Amino acid sequence: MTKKSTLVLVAERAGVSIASVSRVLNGLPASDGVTERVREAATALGYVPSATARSLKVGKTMQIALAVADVGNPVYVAMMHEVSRVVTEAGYRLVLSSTGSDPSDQIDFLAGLNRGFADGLIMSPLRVTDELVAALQETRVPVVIIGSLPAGVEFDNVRADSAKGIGLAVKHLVKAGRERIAFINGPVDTVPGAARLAGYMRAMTKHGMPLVADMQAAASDFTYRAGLDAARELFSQSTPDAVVCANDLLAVAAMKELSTRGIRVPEQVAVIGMDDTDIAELANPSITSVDLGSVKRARAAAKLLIRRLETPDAPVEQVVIKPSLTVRESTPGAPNLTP
Amino acid sequence: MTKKSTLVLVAERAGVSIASVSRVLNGLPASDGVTERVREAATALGYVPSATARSLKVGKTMQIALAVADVGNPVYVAMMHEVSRVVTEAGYRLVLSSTGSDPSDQIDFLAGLNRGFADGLIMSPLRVTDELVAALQETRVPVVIIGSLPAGVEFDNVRADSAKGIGLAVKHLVKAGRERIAFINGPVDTVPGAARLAGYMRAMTKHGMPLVADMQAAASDFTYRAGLDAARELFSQSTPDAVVCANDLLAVAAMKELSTRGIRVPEQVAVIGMDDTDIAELANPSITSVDLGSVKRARAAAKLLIRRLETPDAPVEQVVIKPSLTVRESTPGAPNLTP
DNA sequence: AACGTTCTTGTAAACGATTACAAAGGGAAC
DNA sequence: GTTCCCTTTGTAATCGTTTACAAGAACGTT
Repeated sequence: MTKKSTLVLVAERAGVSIASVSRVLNGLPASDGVTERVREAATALGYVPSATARSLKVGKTMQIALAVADVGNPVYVAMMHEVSRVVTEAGYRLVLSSTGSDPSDQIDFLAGLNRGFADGLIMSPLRVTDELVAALQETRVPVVIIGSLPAGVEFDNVRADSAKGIGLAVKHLVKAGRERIAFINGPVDTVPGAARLAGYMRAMTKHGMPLVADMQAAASDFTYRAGLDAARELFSQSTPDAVVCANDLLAVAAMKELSTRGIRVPEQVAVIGMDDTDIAELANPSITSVDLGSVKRARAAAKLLIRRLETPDAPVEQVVIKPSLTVRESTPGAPNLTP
Repeated sequence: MTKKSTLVLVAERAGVSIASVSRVLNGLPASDGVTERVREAATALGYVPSATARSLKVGKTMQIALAVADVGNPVYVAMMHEVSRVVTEAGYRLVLSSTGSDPSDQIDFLAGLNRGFADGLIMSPLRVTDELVAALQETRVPVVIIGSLPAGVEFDNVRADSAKGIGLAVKHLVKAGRERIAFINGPVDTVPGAARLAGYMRAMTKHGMPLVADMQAAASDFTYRAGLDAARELFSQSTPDAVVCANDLLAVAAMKELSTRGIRVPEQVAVIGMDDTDIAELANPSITSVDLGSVKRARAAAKLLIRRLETPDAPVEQVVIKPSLTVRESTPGAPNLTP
């Protein structure tokens, strides 16, 4: 390990003042002689400026915090990855907080944010409580929210149109002639859960299909395990010819349950997932999935935050990402590779 | 957004010196009167100490950096999650760097580390070059490496015994009466790739099975896509009755290719993955996988680093995590749920 | 030669905390 | 009442930068 070395050391060795060193190293004008001596001294001493000291003085940490609810879900991983890419490119570091889905954890985290360890925050809350909103308002640094917010709450915000997304899924199934389209949702008290249920109902109604309770199940969580239970419940009470799932993990679970029951996908039951994550492609058969633009959302959120840091009083911006459908093997009318 | 407030403001309001404020807030002894007035003032002003200023003074950032090579691989996600849990509990924040697998990225990152934005680093390099080792030696903060290191390089280190892990897999297959055990590896020029190949060869020899080139394939990457190519190559040149994969993603790819060829798993070909990640369980049939203790490794690495931060000159420690086998549906002799 | 510009450079004051040190206050012991 | 000791509090230095300001140097203009 090399010794630490400070501006003072460099200044002494170069025989100039620390101000000159700072100027040279920051590219401010200086005479050739001084520039050269400082450069030489700096490299000779292996000088690296202290991030902390700089942060204290200039009031920026060059760090951006990302708070995600559920690291087990591949869609968050994909988002995280993209956020990481964008902020790194802009010269920021990424501080990750995998707060549980528990809102109180998230609130604690927000309180910590006020210590100023990051210049801004990107957050994708699963559940939005009043307390969370209040804590967000109290925050000293800019926040960008990924996901929908209660009406009247104004933050830079980027969200998916999951209702329209489900519309795409249902339309695709209707076109393929499916008539009994079921829905496996996640918890309805979450923001995406509520939105996706609403979307399902709207889409079914639009296509003149009945809304029956037997054709709907809600998993207790957006996880594979919970999805298995929900699928078991659904298929034991009704016989759909297609099932839309609020999530790719739930879709994998549905396919597993169908396989256990000896029901063939997509011939007997078509399956559609949401988020279009890696596992939709990994699954066998691969899963047709609604792409809610998670990567685009992540990218937009990161850019929004960086813009806000650069121009603090730009008007609040709300971005909506359009969904699209990635057709794979789990629905008919697709490249079906099964022999 | 609340206004920022500093020690000075609190001190003024409480009618005491900033030293007293600091002491009260840090729980150092103070008279009841002062304590109370400071408390009152602090909450009234919504005072939150500045992380940056504190860091500068005490020389600790309370941040730990984690550099992972490949965020696309679920095993790294699992590790990241566990590291996050441990460091958060110990009061540290996690700074994430998803440096590509490119060593030069990682070296840049190490150079940045010397600015002192984190108190320590956990790194799991896929490839260990001389330059990387050199850069690691130059680092001003403690580093813990997850994965094997060249002989003679001394860092706190935690690694899996993947040779023994492959041994478990082969043994399991031999017991089940399989005689033609193939191997799909990742790139051999990576640390895990090399170790796993060595383990396969050792295990095969130990069980008196021939090592034939036809029964081995190396994917260009530890990814699903690369795995598909490798599996295609393997199964077009030989007819194993079992295949060990260096990775769960590669195992999923192998199963996909087998399914495309109409070969039944596990009846005709048994499949074993490694890392025992979520997708081993999600796959259908679920995949028997060698648990290389990724979560344990992550936990051990985090604890090792925290210990090092607390006792800087403790002796270097090298932890090896024992592998185990999680038997699922992709191998016989397992709870086989297929009807 | 005196003056005004412009360019370089150094001095010193921040940023917001922690903490060594000293001073003051309050008992207890004699 | 004096001495000694312990507790409480304030003063001021410090961490390593950036940067406002001022001083000095260099140079052209008249």
